[in-house]
Parts: sequence; C-alpha cells; structure tokens
Amino acid sequence: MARPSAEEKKAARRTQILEAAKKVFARKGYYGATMGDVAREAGVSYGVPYWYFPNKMALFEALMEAEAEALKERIARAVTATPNPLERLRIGLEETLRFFDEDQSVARLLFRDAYALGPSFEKKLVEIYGRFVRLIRHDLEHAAKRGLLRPLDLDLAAYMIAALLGQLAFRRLTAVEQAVPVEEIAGAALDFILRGITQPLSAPKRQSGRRSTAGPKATV
Amino acid sequence: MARPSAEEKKAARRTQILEAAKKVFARKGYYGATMGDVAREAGVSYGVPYWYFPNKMALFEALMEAEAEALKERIARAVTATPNPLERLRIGLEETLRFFDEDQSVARLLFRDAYALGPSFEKKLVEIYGRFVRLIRHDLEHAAKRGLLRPLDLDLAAYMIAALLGQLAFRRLTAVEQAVPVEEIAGAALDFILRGITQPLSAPKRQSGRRSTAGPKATV
DNA sequence: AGCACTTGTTCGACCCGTCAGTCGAGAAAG
DNA sequence: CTTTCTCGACTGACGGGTCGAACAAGTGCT
Repeated sequence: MARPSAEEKKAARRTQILEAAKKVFARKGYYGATMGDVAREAGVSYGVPYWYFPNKMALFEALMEAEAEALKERIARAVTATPNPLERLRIGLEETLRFFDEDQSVARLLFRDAYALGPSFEKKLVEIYGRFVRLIRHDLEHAAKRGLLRPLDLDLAAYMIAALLGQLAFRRLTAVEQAVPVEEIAGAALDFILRGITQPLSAPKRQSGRRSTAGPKATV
Repeated sequence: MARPSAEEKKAARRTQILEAAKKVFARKGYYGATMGDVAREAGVSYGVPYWYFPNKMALFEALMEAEAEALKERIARAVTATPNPLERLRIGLEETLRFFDEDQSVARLLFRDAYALGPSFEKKLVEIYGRFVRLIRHDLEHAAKRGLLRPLDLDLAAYMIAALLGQLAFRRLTAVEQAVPVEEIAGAALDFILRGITQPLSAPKRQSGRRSTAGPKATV
C-alpha cells in the first residue's frame, strides 16, 4: 500500500476506467453509452478516457479482451488438478456459468454488445470465441483418444458445446426463474452434451444418479 | 398483373422498402445503416420510408417480424406430412439451416443486429426466440409421450436445441469452409442432440449409417 | 529552502460531422 | 378538386474526438 509509484497509479486509472466502461456498456449497450457516461461513471472528466484509450472502440476491445482473459484463466485454474477430460469439461462448464452469473455485465458485454459493433468487428469476435472452442476441443481430443467418444467431428462438437454454453449464460440474464442454481444447469447441459436427449435403446430406463425432471419446471 | 389497385401498390412499396432495409442492415449493421441508405437502396427519396414506417426502429422490428414469420411458415409447411416427432425435428433443423443459408442477410439480421439494439429491445427478441423454442418443445413433448426420450427438462432441452441451431446458422456466415452442405451439418447436429457425444457404453462400437469423421476437417 | 522549468496528467468547452425525423411544395391518381 | 403519396432540403440534437489551459509532482539549480 505504501506510496504508489507513477506506473501503478496509471495502471489503476486504466482499470478504473475499464470498470466504469463495463458498467456503462452493460447498462446502455455500446451505442447507447457515450464516452461522457463512461467518464462520469469513473468520476473523471470527459477527456481522461482518451488519455488511456485512443477511442471508444479501442476501449471496448480492451474491455472484451480483459474479460475473456479473466474467464480463460479462471477455467484453467479450476481445471488443473483434474486429468479426466470429461470431468474437466464439466468443471469448465460450471465455472463458466458461475463466472457469468457473478458478473452479469460481462455476459451482456460478450453476448450482446459484441455483436452490435457491426461487420468490422466480426473477425475479432470470432477469434476470441475461437479460443474457448479450442479449449474445449483440447479436452475432447483427449477423451477421443481414450475411446470415450463416438466417432464425430471434434471441431464441430467443440463449437456446438461452446455455442450452447454461451447461450445458456446469456439466457440467465433474461430468465424469469433465477432461482435455479448454476450447478443444476451445468449438470443438465452436460447430460445433454454427453448423452443427448434420447432414451438409449440398448439399456432401457436406466435411472442416472443425476436428478432431472420430465415436468415443465426449472427454467434456466 | 392487370392494373394494380391502390392498396396493392402500397403493399408493394412497403415490401420494396423492407427488402432494401434488409440488404442495408445486413451490410452495415443497424447503427451503421442510415435511413438515407435504405431509401437509396430502395430507389426512393429520403422521406418515403417514413410514410410507411414511423421510424427506423419500427422499420427494423417489422423486418424481423416478417422474417421470423416466413421462417416459421416454411418450417410448418415442410413438416406437416411427418408425424414422427424426432423426424420432424430433423426436418425442421434442416429447413432452418437451409433458410438462413439461402439468404444470409436474414441470419445477420436476427443473430447480429437484433442484439445491437440494446437493452430496450431485449424483450422483443426473447419473445421471437421463444416462438421457435415452443415449436421445438411441442415436438419434444410428443416424443416424450412416446417414451423416446430419457427423463429431462423439456423447456431447457428445447432452448438448448434452439440455441444450437441459431449459432450454427450464424457460424456459417463467418466460416471459411463453406463447402460443407447443409444436410451434413443438420445431420451432425441431430446426432449431437439425440445421442450426445459419448460412446454408448452398453452397445459398443455401433457404426451409425451417417458418415462422421473423427478427423479435424469439415468446418460448418 | 526557494525557485524555475519539465513532464505527465486532468479538465471541460468547443468543433464538426452525422443523421433521425420534419415539412411544405408539388405530382399522380381518381 | 381532393386524396394519396413523393420529393429532398432543412433542422435540431447529439456525441466522438480535439485542444489549450491548468495542475501536480518531481528534478535540478542556486
């Protein structure tokens, strides 16, 4: 705490502005938010954000980058001790949902505003998305090597899992029924991913350990 | 063709403007597109769109509404003759992907620009999305009644399927490998939905009729 | 200690392009 | 002669980005 150096102070300002931007973008959307809003939220004057970021768009990019990195690290940390690839998948799933649950602004940022930036931003977006797909793919490869998977296109499967996860996170923003805990959703999603929806013909009526209702309750 | 009545002409103008709006929004995104662009694309002067739509936002809403309706009807038509719920699911899947494939503007519209409108539009978006979820849910219910499904939360399952489908359609916009035909993707997606990714423990090594590669090829 | 001078940062008024939406003058149709 | 629709110049507001004035915190010189 003793005497922050000049560089520390500068970095602190930067994150302070990023934090403010996160809130404002989440609240109003990219186009709805003005640089004035960001400055006000951060408690600095209009020009200051421009000292740290060349323009609005760059500010947004930096924000996305930071959040994506944070999530990636969090997943990596949660998963290190676990060797089993499918178990890793489950943990990653759960951790991701938890991440977005704890800070809904980020979910809004990544799944709503990022699309708002128009065609120009598409490439960047696909690239970030790709990182997580690769993460998943990596585990799938291991699982495949161990013969745990049926023959399938791993790229496509990884993409589908990522897509699912993203939408589930996004849905929790607008869902009425917030009460359902993350673990339950993650469990249901994993069941879906691993076993699909059909009754396995060969081993009929197997009652899995995991709870799951046929009734129309339990929204995300 | 003979003598268009006044009302017919009015309706024609309306769709002419909607068509132009579709192109322009798809090309530039909601905020990137101006009403001037729309008018120019439609070959009319600036004020004309305002005669048919109260404002830019209403124009966009009408456009989304129309496209969603078109898709819904198309699915309904393709599916009527088929009673088997899982077969209906497959057809619906395929038809949806085909729909977005044939007119990529629509995919851009629904999956990119719609999110751009900020928090205010979220409700409308969720509502439209909900229609398709309900469509899927309907078939799932039938399937469940016939005992084809393992016990699961039908709402969540329907949502997950819709989410998957949306993302797959969207992915085809940015994918490098455009060559993969719709049917293949639809088939892979259906496999994923029905059976998940794991090797069924009970009946090992069953080689399904559908081709599917373990290799890293075949992007969406 | 006091003073000048520099560097890094903050402030916010202002500039300037952009665009949604308006409006009054007309053309076309009947 | 009215109704319906078209035209496009215009306006008013807004917001991204700039810029020069101020400030704070050293740094060195005396």
